[in-house]
Amino acid sequence: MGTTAKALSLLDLFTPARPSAGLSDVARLSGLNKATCYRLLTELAAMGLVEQAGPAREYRIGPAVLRLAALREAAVPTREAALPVLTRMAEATGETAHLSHLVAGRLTTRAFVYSRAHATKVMMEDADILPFHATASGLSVLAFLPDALRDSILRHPLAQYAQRTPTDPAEVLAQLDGVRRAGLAEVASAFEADVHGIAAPLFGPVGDVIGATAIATPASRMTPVLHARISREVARGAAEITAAWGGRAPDEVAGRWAAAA
Amino acid sequence: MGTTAKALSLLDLFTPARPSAGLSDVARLSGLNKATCYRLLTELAAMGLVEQAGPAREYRIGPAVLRLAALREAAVPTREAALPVLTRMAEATGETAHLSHLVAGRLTTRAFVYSRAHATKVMMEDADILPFHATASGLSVLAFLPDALRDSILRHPLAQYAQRTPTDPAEVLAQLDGVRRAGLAEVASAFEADVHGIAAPLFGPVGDVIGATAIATPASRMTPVLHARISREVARGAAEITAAWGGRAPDEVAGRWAAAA
DNA sequence: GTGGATGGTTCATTATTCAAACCGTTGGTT
DNA sequence: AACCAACGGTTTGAATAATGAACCATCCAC
Repeated sequence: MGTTAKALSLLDLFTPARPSAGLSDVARLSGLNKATCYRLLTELAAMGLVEQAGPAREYRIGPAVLRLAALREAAVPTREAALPVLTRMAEATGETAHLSHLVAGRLTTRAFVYSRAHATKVMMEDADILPFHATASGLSVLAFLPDALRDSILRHPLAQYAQRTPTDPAEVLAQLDGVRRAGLAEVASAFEADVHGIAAPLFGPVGDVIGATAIATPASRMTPVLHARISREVARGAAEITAAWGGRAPDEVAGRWAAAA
Repeated sequence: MGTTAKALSLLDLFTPARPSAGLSDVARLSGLNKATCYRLLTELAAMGLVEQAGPAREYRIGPAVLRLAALREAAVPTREAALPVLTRMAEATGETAHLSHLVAGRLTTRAFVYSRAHATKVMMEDADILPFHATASGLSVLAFLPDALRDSILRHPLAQYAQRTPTDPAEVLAQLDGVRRAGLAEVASAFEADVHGIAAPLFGPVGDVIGATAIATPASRMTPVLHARISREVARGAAEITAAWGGRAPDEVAGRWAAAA
């Protein structure tokens, strides 16, 4: 791993759950030497990618990323293009629709839309990193990933989040054939207890998987009727977002989605 | 300059006017060796900070910045805090209000709000980098910058953007005393022809200047009455945004602003 | 005041970056 | 069709930078 990759990997330590961290934390979490972290953070700070705040001089993401993100959305309005579709998905089902994006081997929450149909709903957080093995979005991505990438992901230990999280790679792999056939993935109570998710992959220009869209429902509300409606909406939404992003789903998947919708 | 700084400096080559660039462009613009650029870009791409797109394989800002920006706004909602103030400034004056942020020695457009009062208005672009010597925002920042930083900025050649752009550092310096006294800066037809700008600096927790807010007007519309109204609104807006961001203006400036508003 | 944590610094060893040249392709000119 | 220039990408020994273990100084709980 080059120096630049090390520096950038420090940025990935910051999450909604841990928005800031001290020097020693960074060193521990990254596995890098403290002196190295110090220098890398100092350089990142000089460019505004991180900044030090508060009396504890903790590091957090800096303001320079705002400029970069504005540039990115202006050049490639992925979020803007997807939001109307997510909104329709949420409204048609009365549940929470969301979208995640595969970036640098991580599945990142990019957008979500709530429905106001029910007093209870599944809450989401922006910029969260989703586990592949415990979410419907993750499974739908995993199913269409090149073998080498999928293997390298499943080689890492699979964290247990809820009672029904599959922690055995074989157990995960066994589900993927079904996902490939249906173009949809489904998971219940694997990441968050009592949350039921149905997801579909999103594809890039050459049929490569680049993310997923999903609808999340409190498990108690799931019925066969709702299940059918959600499956239909997810298939339709995934087809539309893939198209809006200039992507192209593999013919087999496109056919399944068309049949479902 | 360390390796990390070099890699990150490549990100600054991308602007609204040049959202993507090829390898050779990057090498030329950055002044770095082509092989070095290649390796740096490859590492940046592996982390999703840049990506290659299109048949020409040009590089552009990648999707990873969206996650970082979402994290940043969640932790430090600068934009969200400033927008209501900008909106009021735009409505009270009928002109374009905007906000720029000093990051890593660069003044970056962070937000703007148009008014619908007139058919003509000054248009802005997000993520633009503003020249210090040719904009009211730039002058208001320059006036309150530590001497060393100001000198290092004025040491670079001052580009000519319009007829009345001051290109002599002495000419710029001569204006700064007035800016410091008033807590406001004013510039006409220096960056864009026929645009008149009035700006005020924004301050951080220890009275350090961290940006500026401004109102931009088509020069043809400027009158003494409008000038007075804009000055009042800018002073009030700057005080409010500084406060909302947890900053503290130097006593002298705070006094001037209070008197103006 | 002592122990243990913190942020920050030093310096010989080691790995990376540099510049310049070289491939194979692409797109436009003659 | 032959040519040329520019492109993205890759290779080389010589120059330059990053690295990590140990080391300070400071803070804070006990």
